[in-house]
Amino acid sequence: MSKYTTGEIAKLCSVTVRTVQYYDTRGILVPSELTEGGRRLYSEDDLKKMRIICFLRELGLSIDAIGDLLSEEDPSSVISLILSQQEKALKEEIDEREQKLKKLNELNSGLKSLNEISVESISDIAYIMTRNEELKKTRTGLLASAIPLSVLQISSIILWIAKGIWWLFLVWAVVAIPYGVIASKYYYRKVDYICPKCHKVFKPKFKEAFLAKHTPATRKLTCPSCAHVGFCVEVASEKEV
Amino acid sequence: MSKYTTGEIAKLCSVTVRTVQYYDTRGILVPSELTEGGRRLYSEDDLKKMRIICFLRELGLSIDAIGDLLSEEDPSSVISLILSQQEKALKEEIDEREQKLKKLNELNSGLKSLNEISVESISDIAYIMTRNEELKKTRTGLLASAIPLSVLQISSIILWIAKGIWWLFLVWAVVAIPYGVIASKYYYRKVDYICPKCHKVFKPKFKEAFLAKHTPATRKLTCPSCAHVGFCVEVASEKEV
DNA sequence: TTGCTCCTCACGTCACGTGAGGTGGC
DNA sequence: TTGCTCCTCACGTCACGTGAGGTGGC
Repeated sequence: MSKYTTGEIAKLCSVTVRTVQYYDTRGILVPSELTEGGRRLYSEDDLKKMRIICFLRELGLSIDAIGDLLSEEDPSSVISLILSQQEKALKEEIDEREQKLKKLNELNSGLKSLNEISVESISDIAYIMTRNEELKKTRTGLLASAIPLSVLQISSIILWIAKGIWWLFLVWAVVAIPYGVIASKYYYRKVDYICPKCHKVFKPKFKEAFLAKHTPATRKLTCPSCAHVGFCVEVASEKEV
Repeated sequence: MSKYTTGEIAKLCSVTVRTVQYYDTRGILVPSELTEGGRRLYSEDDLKKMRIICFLRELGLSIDAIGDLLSEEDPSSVISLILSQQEKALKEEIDEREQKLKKLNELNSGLKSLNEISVESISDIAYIMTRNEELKKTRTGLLASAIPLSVLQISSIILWIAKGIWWLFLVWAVVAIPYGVIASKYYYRKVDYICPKCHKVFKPKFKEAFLAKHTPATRKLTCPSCAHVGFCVEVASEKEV
């Protein structure tokens, strides 16, 4: 029966000598023999056990879990239990990192839309991100409410062209104008803007907001705090006015 | 200007007091004031900074990385660099865990195919898994080599039935029989079996293997080491005989 | 005797958590 | 004065890595 030293076991299992020694102190791979000088000697069975330990470590099992698994006399039930626990843990870790990645990407795309990046702009984006969900809800709600009107508009135009019925278009116009006013006021109440310079959150006058140049997510406004004029990012307002 | 104590900052940012103190010792959030009694006092700006720190920690950034990011005077270039590094790190961590998960699933399905689970059976499966790639290659290679013969077989049958041309089927038979023999011998040389009882890897006699009952991955054989008779899992042999 | 390997402390990693024992501030 | 909060050590977590200083075994 051949015997292996610490270094031989380490090489055969592609780990360091320290790792082999560590597994001894942790009690999961105690050498079956010691020389008079106090050196560890491992048997063929020890090598096999070490190979199992390394394999389980490659699956991410902790030293303690491996210890539990190896010390069990009747392992059939415990093995599948421990493995399914590990499966669950891995899935959770993946999930967690994917959420972080998603947040990171949101932050990145947020920073890209800004023309100057500063540390404060990170907190702006962070603030925008937390309120983003609500803003999306407001926007899709508004879009959904506009669908019947759009249907009316299109069908009235078709009827006018195809059959010469013009009064339905008049009905649409009569309904659409007050709808536009109400929707604008509603949206105005629901959103605030962040000044890109002093990072204050503010609500502009309705008239200024209504007439301002804008992109899908920003609007060119004057900051009431620092008087800076520029494109301000839209966020859901925390409380309605 | 309102001042916050350690506990207030902790509560406002949903962390423990220890965490706030720790960020002080690490130098990323030093309180802007101390009382005569040595208590930390944080300003409004400190609170904002703490909020940024917590947000970056939620993305998984290390304390050091956050320190680098916050101490930079011109952060625009460094911010995107650090964030892209973090993105890469997260992707790698996800990848690593997904590979572990894949291995775990392989192990699980391997264990399910065994009727008795023991610690040794883990090392059997681990061994099978490392050699699995090669076995798959051997099998698909063999299947690919059989395609022309199958085409010949089907077309010869069709011709026989449809046009009464029988000699093509004879050609197929003459070619197919030696092919069968050669393929079996070739496959025999490429695979070994693991005894489910003593876990030895062995190669049975050709005749026994050829005639044995089998499933897609196992074959009922007699172990030459322990004389156990049972279904043995097929693995790619390490070296050909 | 000379290398090489191995041995045991003991400390470092990472971001805190957990007491212990003491104290400021209302 | 009594709670409550805060303070600073100092050690623990996890799986080792990294010297330091000494030594076994060929």
